Amino acid sequence: MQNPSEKTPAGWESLPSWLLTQTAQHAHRLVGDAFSVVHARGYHYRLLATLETFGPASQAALGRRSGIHVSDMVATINELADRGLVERAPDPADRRRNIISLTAAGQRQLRRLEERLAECQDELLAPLSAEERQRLTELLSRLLDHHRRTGTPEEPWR
Amino acid sequence: MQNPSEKTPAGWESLPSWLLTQTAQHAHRLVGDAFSVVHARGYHYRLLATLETFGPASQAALGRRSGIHVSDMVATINELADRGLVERAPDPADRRRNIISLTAAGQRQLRRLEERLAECQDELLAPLSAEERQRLTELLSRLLDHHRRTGTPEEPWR
DNA sequence: AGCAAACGTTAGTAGCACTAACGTTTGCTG
DNA sequence: CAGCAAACGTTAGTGCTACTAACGTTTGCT
Repeated sequence: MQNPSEKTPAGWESLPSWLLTQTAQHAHRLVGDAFSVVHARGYHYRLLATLETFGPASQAALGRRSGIHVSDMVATINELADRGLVERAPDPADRRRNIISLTAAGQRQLRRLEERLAECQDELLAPLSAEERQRLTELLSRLLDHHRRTGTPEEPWR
Repeated sequence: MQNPSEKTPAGWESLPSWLLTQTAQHAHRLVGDAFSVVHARGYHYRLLATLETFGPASQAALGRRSGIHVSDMVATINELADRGLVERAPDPADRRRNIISLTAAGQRQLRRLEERLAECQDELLAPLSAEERQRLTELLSRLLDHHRRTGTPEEPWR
């Protein structure tokens, strides 16, 4: 947010939505900076982590599992495949599909990203005690859970 | 984030940075949707609120106070001025400057946005009790404060 | 007088999320 | 089994927030 040197004590300052989005902005910057030194961004990490967790899969399946939109998945895989971190092979059993799999280099990159990410958590939560961190995590989990449910009715009329 | 129907139980799910950015994403969507029905977005609200709080000012001053980047300020003011919510007049005392001021229509729009925003807070925090909301707000404030300090050293070497 | 700084503006980038449209391939159903 | 709907991958484009770079103008300090 550039340099709000004159501070910004308008009315919205204490609104939860403001606090949330601004703190998230800082978190996003921390993580983004950490990732960028190894030439990665959020989508790269998410895809690599999903691949390691679930194993090779089609682009559509990876999209569902990682929460990355199918159309963004194409570019993400392109970028990772160009650097040999991921492999894209046609599925012999279904010619519509590509099977994406993690390479050894991709796994090493994932390790690096995980390390960076762990450091970021600490930097992010620096001013909080262990109990406070725990509490914050719990509160945020509850919120996220709630909005995931209500936000995705999953065809509730059937 | 589209429809993560297959859920997304990979490793990152419990990381504070993830919880924070995802919850913020939901907050952002809530507010964005609410604002969009009156054809506004975040920057519009922030600028209107800043104008009401501090009164007429130059674009640069508004940028510092609202945290909106000067270059985005131009477009934001253009959009609001086109709809008569804000007025841009040259500063007779300093020909580099424009003086931006809130119109009556702009004030009415601000009222509308504030109402919508208040509703969003409730929707955002729905699953939390009053004490929990209070706690969350406090924790987030502490984080935000910390990162605002450390993120903007304000020429610490002088 | 001269120069650095502030100001407004334009143009462009990045990241994340999402829509729309298209052609191909499957696979269910009538 | 013919036909059609659905799934798949892809391309192109949009929106919002944030930021960088460059430019010409105007100030104001030295």
